[in-house]
Amino acid sequence: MKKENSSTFFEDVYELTKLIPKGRVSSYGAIARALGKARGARAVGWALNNAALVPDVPAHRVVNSKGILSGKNHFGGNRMQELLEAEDIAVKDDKIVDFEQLYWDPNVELFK
DNA sequence: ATTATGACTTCAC
DNA sequence: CGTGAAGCCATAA
Repeated sequence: MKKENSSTFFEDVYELTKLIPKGRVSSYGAIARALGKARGARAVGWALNNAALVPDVPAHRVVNSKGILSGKNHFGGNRMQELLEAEDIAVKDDKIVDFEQLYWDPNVELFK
């Protein structure tokens, strides 16, 4: 009935990524942890790889633990940076400025 | 079922 | 603090 794709994992990642407020960013590990796969940061990146094909998923708000636009290359050049700057997010040297300040932890915000 | 790859994370030196 | 290596999850071949 609701299998849609073969994995709900992608849906979970989509939902969580969509929940990221504008002007905020998150990390793969945080999302993976929120999904119960604390060590599935790579799996999240894989899911976001599909998410990149979905306009409803702001994957540009998701970066690695260092706040670096790891997937910038997958966005097609500086597209990811432009999207972040469009959200009032400062990007310098392919990494988020004040990442700690803009960091949005789903586990904290959703579990608080 | 096994091997290889990938938008990662963490530990060790 | 910087670099290197290992680990873990999911997908594709």
